[in-house]
Amino acid sequence: MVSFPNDPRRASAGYMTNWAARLFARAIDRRLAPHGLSSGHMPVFFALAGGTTMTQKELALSAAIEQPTMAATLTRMERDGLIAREPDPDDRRKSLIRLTPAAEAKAATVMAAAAEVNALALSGLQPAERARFLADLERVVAALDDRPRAG
Amino acid sequence: MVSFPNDPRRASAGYMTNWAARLFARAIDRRLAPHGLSSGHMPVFFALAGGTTMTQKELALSAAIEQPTMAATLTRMERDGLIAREPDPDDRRKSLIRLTPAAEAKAATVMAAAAEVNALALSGLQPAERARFLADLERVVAALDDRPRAG
DNA sequence: TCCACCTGTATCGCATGCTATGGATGCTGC
DNA sequence: GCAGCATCCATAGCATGCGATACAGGTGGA
Repeated sequence: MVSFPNDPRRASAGYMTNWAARLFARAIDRRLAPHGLSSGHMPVFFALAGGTTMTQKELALSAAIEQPTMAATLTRMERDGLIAREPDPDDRRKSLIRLTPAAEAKAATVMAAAAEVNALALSGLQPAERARFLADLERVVAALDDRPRAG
Repeated sequence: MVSFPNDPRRASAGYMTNWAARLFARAIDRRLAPHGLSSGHMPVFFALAGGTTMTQKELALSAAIEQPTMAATLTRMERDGLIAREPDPDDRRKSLIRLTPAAEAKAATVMAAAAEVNALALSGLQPAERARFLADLERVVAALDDRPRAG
């Protein structure tokens, strides 16, 4: 149920987007918490699942978050035995980050939770509308993102 | 510019919504920071501008956030001289919250920032597409929100 | 070589969001 | 009246996100 049918906030894309994002995160967290995982781990799993290694900067770029945010997430994931860092032999500033075997074993669970929540979220839209909605989100991101990113 | 044209994350509504929400918040924060305000203050301003008083619970419901989150936001806003709490004479559990005159004087700035960021975010969409996008966001919220709310 | 600059990471301080819990107050049924 | 329940708020503990800054290591030109 949506609250306050006449609320002017309903006409604000920023408010509705923020609300939707919090609901996404809660839905993900509820599914992943029993496995000791949370929504913030997801971009790391998507980037590294299958044995890929990346530097912290590459992970931050891939998740479109700032470097200190990714550093904190990786610190927690390392504490919880989900990732390991090894020094890059070619550049002592860098660490190469990979999922631990324990995390690799949970990767399918993470992917399934993402798919399930996405399907639930879009269940009120027809397939063509879903693609359109994603395309609209991309245009919104493009309009607000002032940082040029490599393709 | 959107990164990673072939990235499977681009097909995830949850990822794109989270990204868009962070970009919205950053855009708002950059405009409001010079005035000592931030994105978290916005739902309080929208609810109370014009002299309205509300309890903390009503504010949390109006913003669709949990009560402890609203409590923390109000603590900071009180610290910064933006709101004042007065005891409800009819129910000693409640406080009635209102904007201070200093905050009322900034309300127009908050509304202008919201309008400007919304306009920027939707600048890549035609007017009809904007309404459609907002309607889609409402359906996503309705699909994910498991808490019934009064209309 | 060495200095100046660039890059990658760590760290601080803070805001915003959540769940879980507890305490004070109000209400209802007996 | 009061015992039990409901409601409102405060607080603890944590995760996720930001900007600002410090510093180690790499790089390139004089």
